Amino acid sequence: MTDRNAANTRSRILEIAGELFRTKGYAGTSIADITGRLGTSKAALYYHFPSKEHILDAILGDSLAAHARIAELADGNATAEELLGALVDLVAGAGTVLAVFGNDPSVVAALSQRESDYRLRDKDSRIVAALAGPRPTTAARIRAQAAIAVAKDGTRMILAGRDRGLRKAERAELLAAALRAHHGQGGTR
Amino acid sequence: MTDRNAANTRSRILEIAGELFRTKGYAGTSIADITGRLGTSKAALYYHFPSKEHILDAILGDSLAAHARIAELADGNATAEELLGALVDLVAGAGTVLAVFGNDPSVVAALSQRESDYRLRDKDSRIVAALAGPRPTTAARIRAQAAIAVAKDGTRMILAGRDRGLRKAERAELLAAALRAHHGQGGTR
DNA sequence: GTCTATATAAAGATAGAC
DNA sequence: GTCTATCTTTATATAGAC
Repeated sequence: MTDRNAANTRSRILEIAGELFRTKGYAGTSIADITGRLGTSKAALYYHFPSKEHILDAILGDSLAAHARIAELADGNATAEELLGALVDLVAGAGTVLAVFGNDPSVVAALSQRESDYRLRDKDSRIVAALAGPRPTTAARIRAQAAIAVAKDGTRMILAGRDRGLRKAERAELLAAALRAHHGQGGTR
Repeated sequence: MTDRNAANTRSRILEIAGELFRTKGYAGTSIADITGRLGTSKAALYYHFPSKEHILDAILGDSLAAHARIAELADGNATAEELLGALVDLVAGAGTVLAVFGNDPSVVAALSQRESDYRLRDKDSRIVAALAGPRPTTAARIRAQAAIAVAKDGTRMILAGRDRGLRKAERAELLAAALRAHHGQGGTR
């Protein structure tokens, strides 16, 4: 039983690579690291993926698309509550991989080196702009960043090292905290 | 003029390495990358540091010490305001390097691989515990994480790509946002 | 304190057999 | 679809001259 149908080898690679990228970083993980856990040779892996970067792409694909959708939402007329709720859902859902990997500088460098408009920082700043409003005061910008920090990093921290996703009550609590951070006594938007 | 007194070569290495670690990641940065900017040979760098890991240590030294002090503060009887304010000051001050590098999985892996009690996650959880209180409800834990997210990641985001530190008013705004995130309508602690 | 040259290991990736 | 073997490049690090 040296193999298990093997059509799923590809998905096993993605699973193992994702785990290793998360714990050792993208640049810090070698192909040999992956195949070591996979139990195959390196050549076998290269049958499924043409390069290490293609593995990263396959892992990040859905997340990047979801991230882009949020940025578009920010460009529209969404309220702060809609936007922050969408951010929480992003991190708790399709974007959770990116929320984690987006902190890895070697991932960011790999993405931004390519012509593709994977401009993470750029998309993030559109969200800030939507929350802070046009020509924001310093205080408004800080409150916007604070709210985003709750929605993104707060959610990520809550989910860290867990199997299941966010429960409804947890989502509500996170969103409420983000909204409190966003509205000063004076309130914005 | 092939050299400039050269007693400061060491500090130039730290400066350049810090910049590169930040943008390409620790694992993603090679000694050749560093000496490429430094304008010397690789051997010259190894005169100043015995290994790449020693460079990382030199960069992180102060930050790690500051981080440890915060964890001790959390174990004491500090109020939420004192603790969150200390966190903001940490990220804005001595700990800013760690706040940035602590997101790099290859840095975390390098640190935690060593016996030394650089247990970052562990120290972080002591801060959460201090803010959430003993036997916290789910909601209390989430509010604590949210407040920490503001103090750490919010502050980091505000400082990203900037020279100067936090102004007094900015610090106050961040702390206020963190406290709002922490206190539900009901309040804690 | 910096150099050239090199040792040694590990990286990403491929060739060709099965 | 996976293997062994290997190529090529790059990595960390050292030796020894100046």
